[in-house]
Amino acid sequence: MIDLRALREDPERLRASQRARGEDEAVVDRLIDLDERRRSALSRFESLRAEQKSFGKSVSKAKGPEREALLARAKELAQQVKQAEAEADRLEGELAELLKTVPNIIEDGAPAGGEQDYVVLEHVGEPPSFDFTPRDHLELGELLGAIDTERGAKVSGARFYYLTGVGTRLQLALLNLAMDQAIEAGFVPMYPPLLVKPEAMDGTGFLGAHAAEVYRLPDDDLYLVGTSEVPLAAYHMDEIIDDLPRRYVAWSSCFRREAGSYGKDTRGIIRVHQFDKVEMFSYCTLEDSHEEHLRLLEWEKQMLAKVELPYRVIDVAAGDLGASAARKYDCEAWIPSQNTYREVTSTSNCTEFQARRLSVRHRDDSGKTRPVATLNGTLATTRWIVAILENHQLADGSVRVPKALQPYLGGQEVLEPVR
RNA sequence: GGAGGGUUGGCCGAGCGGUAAGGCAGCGGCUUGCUAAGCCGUCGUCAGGGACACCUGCGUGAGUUCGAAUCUCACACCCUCCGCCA
Repeated sequence: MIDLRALREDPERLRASQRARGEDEAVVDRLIDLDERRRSALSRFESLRAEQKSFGKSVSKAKGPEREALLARAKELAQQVKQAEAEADRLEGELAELLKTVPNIIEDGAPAGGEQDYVVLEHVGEPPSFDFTPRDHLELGELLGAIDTERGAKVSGARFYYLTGVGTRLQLALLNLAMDQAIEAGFVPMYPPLLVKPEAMDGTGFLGAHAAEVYRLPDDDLYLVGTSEVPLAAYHMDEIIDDLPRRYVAWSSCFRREAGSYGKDTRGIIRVHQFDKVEMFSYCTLEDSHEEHLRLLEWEKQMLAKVELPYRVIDVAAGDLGASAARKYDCEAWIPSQNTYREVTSTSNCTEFQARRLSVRHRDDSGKTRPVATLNGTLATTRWIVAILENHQLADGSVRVPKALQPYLGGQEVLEPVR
């Protein structure tokens, strides 16, 4: 949710942001108009209400015929108050609804445009060159006895899979490595709830354009989280935090319906309904948020270095940010079988957008409460297995284990085919 | 699934139909001194609106009433107990 007061002072800022996102600029004028009408309706109601209250006091003191006269006037007032309140409530509701559709204002410097308009910030590492035809991750996974998508489909349907044997161990190794890195950096480790109430899901900004992506349990009015960003952002809902920054790292499963992605990435475990992820989450001041964002990106790069993957960093374009983010950097690892880079991490600065919706605040130097800034970033996911298997494969279908992962795999240096 | 209790300012908490006690914290001042304590004080404190004087807001929504934190109904959430289940 954006700040209405700030909007009143500088509507041009939101206009520019909407333009860069390729979204409707006219909402700015509609917001301002609604806001003005709401405030005048509220004033009208409040002055009537004040009059009614003081009238009530004189009624309580009056006696006899004087009281009767006052009562008659008070009844009239009561009618007017009721009407004025209804009008103010109506406009308030209308404004709130419109406000919910407005995405965060982008950070200065975020590239304008849509999905294709990202800017590549850097390349790290070299894509491997093979003197044999590289296998894709599913073929490797099957050779190693690491991935079973056939039985995943049998039991749960398309886009489900089993990690088996060394695949399971590899995931545990990867996610533990990520947890350990974050804990060492001072993050508080968390295991969050994965079913959340509507206000948590909505407050995080996932029930807008992305509502179709979210699994919902109608009998219980709960949502399955698509990322632990949701329970981590809602963790301090309705609180005032005074010791900023706060950094949390959570390990969780993530559930996504992948509606509208029919036919995309149907092979293997690139795009699945359920996967595991280690996610960093920071609460800090708005002023610190830009620096914190770069720190999160740095931690992501550290992890990618540990698993020895070649990747590039992109500055995601405004139109592809999602509602909550003001700026987003993705790290994309090289995927040999696809001859392209695919997203393996994503870090967003949501500035005050989520905190305002969730009512997470801190006290500034003057003692006033202000929304905090929230940021998130990926440290590892199931999808990383794809990149690790493919980039570190050898001619015979075995896979070299990156040094940093070896201690987590009982010292194994190479994963060998089981058939 | 059933029964009961609860929801009041940053925190605790009174209020039971007529302007929302009190305490803690906070802030300002003073005193004594020191891993801080005591005293005094007052207006402010959280949110929204505003002519910056004030006003509105007691979980949410309806109702009763001239007037609702207070009475009625519905809903949400939290807690306890019982039942069922892992």
